[in-house]
Amino acid sequence: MREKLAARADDSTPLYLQLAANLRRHINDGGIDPGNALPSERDLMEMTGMSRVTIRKAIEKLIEEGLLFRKQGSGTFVAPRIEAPGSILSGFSEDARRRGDSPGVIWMFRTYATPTDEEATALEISQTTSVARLGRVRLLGGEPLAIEHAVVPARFLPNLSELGDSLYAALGSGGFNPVTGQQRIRASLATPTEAGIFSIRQNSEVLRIERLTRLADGTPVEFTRSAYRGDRYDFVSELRCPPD
Amino acid sequence: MREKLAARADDSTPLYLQLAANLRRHINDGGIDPGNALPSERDLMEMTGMSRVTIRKAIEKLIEEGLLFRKQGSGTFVAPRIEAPGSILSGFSEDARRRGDSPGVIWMFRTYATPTDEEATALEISQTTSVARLGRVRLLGGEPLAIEHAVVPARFLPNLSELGDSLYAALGSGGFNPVTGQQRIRASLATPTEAGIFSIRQNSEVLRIERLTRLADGTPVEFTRSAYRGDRYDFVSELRCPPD
DNA sequence: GACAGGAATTGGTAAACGCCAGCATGACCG
DNA sequence: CGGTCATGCTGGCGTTTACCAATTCCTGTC
Repeated sequence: MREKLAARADDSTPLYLQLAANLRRHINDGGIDPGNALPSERDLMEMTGMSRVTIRKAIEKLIEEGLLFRKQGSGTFVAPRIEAPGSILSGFSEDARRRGDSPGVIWMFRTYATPTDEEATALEISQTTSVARLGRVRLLGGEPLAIEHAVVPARFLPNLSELGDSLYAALGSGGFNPVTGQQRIRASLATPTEAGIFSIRQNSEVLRIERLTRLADGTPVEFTRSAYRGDRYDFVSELRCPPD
Repeated sequence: MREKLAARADDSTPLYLQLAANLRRHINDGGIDPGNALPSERDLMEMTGMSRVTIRKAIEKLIEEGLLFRKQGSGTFVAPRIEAPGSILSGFSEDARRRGDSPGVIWMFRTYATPTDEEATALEISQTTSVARLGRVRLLGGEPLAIEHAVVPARFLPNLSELGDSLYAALGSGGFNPVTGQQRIRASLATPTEAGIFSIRQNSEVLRIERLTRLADGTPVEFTRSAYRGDRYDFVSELRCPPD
């Protein structure tokens, strides 16, 4: 175990991140079963040669991820496995891939344009600012599952042609990673157009999701409205206790 | 400002929590506007007499809460205000109260019973284990908005009579605070019964939410199925970037 | 054998120190 | 006038040391 945890001298990434990664790997490999305890922080100190603060920082990271939990006076334990990935700012493609499904996309439109009143307000830009307008139909197993309409200020997406399936990947490569956001979910009935695309009856149920994501400094990045087939899609989300 | 941040000597709560609370109060009072920077960590050190680690721990807490964000080489800034609290494990009552609405509850049933097959599986208990079964209609502004059916192992709710409006408050007072959970949201159509309770047409849209919450060690605490009026309720949730 | 008490072990908080890495500003030079 | 480089700010990482608080377990006593 010692060797698995030790940091690489030639790696310049912070020690505590290396340790966290090593611990995570060791746990995922089945080195420690859920419910069982990690070595104590002081033991880890000796095993890795790192200071206790560093050990604790690594452990804290894994606790944030939900992989571990602590019990004062007792130890640090591997949390029970929870399979699902959660709704924590991941796009449709990432979601699907993680589930092992193969996502498909049909582009409906992908152009630069000017925002509507509502979109400009949401994105906190003027109505004359250029935006990228992205309309897609999401497929899962070959069937249409969702209709998405994303609006992004043009400066975050300088190259529409280079856009792959994942909007977030494109944003990230430009250094515009959204880190916070807000999402509004409601149940609704399919419009005739939607019913046509989904090949379902009119007035079938659909899940409407409206999402606004922001950079760390609060700048809105992406305003997306989607409709999901209600009979095929469950929106699953992890919950975490609120701070305090 | 110095005085507002200084810790109280007679208070035994950890220094960094006191500092975090003081900073939060100072910011909420408008002492620092969104977008503006906090004093540097080293300045705060001098102002409070605390060590830098303590300062950083306090700041990290507020960052977790989404109140601050850091920019290396530049400073620590107050994050732009986001009004909504999010879906981070809060109940209907808390949600409503935070929005300034007055929640109302009509109890449909509130008894001890045995779980169904599905419930027992979800809660990871045997079908012979006693559970509390709580059926409520949620009101907002006097109108029925949601129908909730919660199932909780009896040992977490020894006193059904003492149960107020908030299930989570009752669980918390027994030391059984749920800290993680999973939620499944889907769009669906109202059943005749639901349509009756909500006074809406049959086949109107409803939002169905199925929620399973757990203690830190993974023990399931609460399994709840709810139906919300689709035309009246938007499920709003905050997003956070995933770790790493 | 059951219980009370205490020691050892675990995580929790806090200090003081040092150095690194990104950023902004202003002085300097072309 | 404009670009560039140095400098001094910011947060980011890591070590050592110390003591507190909850838990566990063993030990001695009744």
